[in-house]
Amino acid sequence: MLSSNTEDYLKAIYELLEDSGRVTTSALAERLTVAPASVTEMVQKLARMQPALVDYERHRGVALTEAGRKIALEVIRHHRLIELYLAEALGYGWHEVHAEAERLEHVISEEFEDKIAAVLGQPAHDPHGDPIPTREGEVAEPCRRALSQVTAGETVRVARVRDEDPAFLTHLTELGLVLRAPLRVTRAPEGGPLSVEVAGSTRELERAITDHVFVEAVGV
Amino acid sequence: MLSSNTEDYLKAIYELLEDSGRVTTSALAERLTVAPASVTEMVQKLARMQPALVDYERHRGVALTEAGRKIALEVIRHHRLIELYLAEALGYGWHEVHAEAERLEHVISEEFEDKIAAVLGQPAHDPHGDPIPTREGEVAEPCRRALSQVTAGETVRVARVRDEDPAFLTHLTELGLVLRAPLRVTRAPEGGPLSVEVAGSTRELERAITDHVFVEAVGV
DNA sequence: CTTGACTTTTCGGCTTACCTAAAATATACT
DNA sequence: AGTATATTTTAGGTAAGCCGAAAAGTCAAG
Ligand SMILES: [Mn+2]
Ligand SMILES: [Mn+2]
Ligand SMILES: [Mn+2]
Ligand SMILES: [Mn+2]
Repeated sequence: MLSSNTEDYLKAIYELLEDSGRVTTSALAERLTVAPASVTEMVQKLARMQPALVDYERHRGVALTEAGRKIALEVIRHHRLIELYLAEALGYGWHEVHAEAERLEHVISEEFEDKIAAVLGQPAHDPHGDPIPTREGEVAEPCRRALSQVTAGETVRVARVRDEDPAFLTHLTELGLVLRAPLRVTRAPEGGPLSVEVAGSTRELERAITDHVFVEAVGV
Repeated sequence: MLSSNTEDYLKAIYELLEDSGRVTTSALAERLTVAPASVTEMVQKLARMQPALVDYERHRGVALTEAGRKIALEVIRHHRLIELYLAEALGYGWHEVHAEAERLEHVISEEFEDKIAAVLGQPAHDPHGDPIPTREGEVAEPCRRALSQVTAGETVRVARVRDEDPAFLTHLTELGLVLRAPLRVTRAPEGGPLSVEVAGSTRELERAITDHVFVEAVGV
């Protein structure tokens, strides 16, 4: 069995790969708040494992092998199921679930995973709108259209939000930008803040917010 | 924050102290399945901590200080609340809960503890009849009267069972010796197996069983 | 093509927790 | 009391992860 540590490295690599094709040592170091030297060491170990969990070449960054990806998705499934369970069954707010899931994800059994998935009705998305991988390691595409990219006049719905920062999530709640909330963009000036009609009132939303809220067409 | 490891040492010391006044190095080593040398090292470290978590004198064994006892009870509260939650909310059998709780106990937050305690209605006992310590670190006396000590003719009720061995618990279930099950001892020959009437049928129960099932008077 | 800034890796060291083997201590028995 | 046996402790060593400092490698600007 892999250590919590190893699991967190694989998960971090997966998440960084979502944006870029290859992950750098320094990006990984920052994400995990460890020194770059520590990342190099760990990544070399992951590459030497049987089977190799990452693809690594000196000075070229790192990517996941199929084996590594499988494990990353398993941990992510745990994480997102736990987040949803905490929210649905124990009344956690969406800003509180991440920290708790970050630790629980490494210690639950497959039975626990199955039981909470069953209680939740085999859910497809976590409280932040991220897709929950299946037991078999398949995962749907996350919604990637940022609110900042919406043009004036369009009506959309909140489909996913960045989940790392509790304060950000609390702020979104206050603004009424909760999951599935419908909203209409009334003005979208070049580079400036968007005017958005949400929950009955119109608000100016900074780029710092609209870049981290993802939306889908209302009809879907 | 203390490591899972440290927490398991303190818990093991607490549990061994329940039987004896002082815990030996070898008893701890066996309980934790580590070498005696490892126990000596760890115990010395616990004694050197600020504040000291154990009372230790070379070759004299070990006991908990107030600070150590507090932590042990906190971990045990986690363990027993989690066991009950798994049984009540997720449909685990009483033989499955221990292993899962053994890992979860170290990673849940105080919020999680409070939330499941509330869902369960501030329960007093875990699925094996062990008392659940309060948030404040108080704990009721566990039921200590072994079934093997009951005299012929008495009617009693299962109040607590040893919880370490899943196979033992499965066996108890088959025998109908579940928590709160009423039973009548019909014959109790000196040192021999007890005859016990339980769930409508009479059974011969070996010492290996009756020593690990604890009972209380029915009226209580 | 060289230089300098930046990134990555290597090196030597630290901590925690474990081990085995050897030494020290305690206990039990004659 | 003296000795054998059992327990406990010390000593020396390993493995995972982490660190800072120094060395090596990359790459873009001149
Ligand atoms: Mn984690
Ligand atoms: Mn999430
Ligand atoms: Mn444990
Ligand atoms: Mn129990």
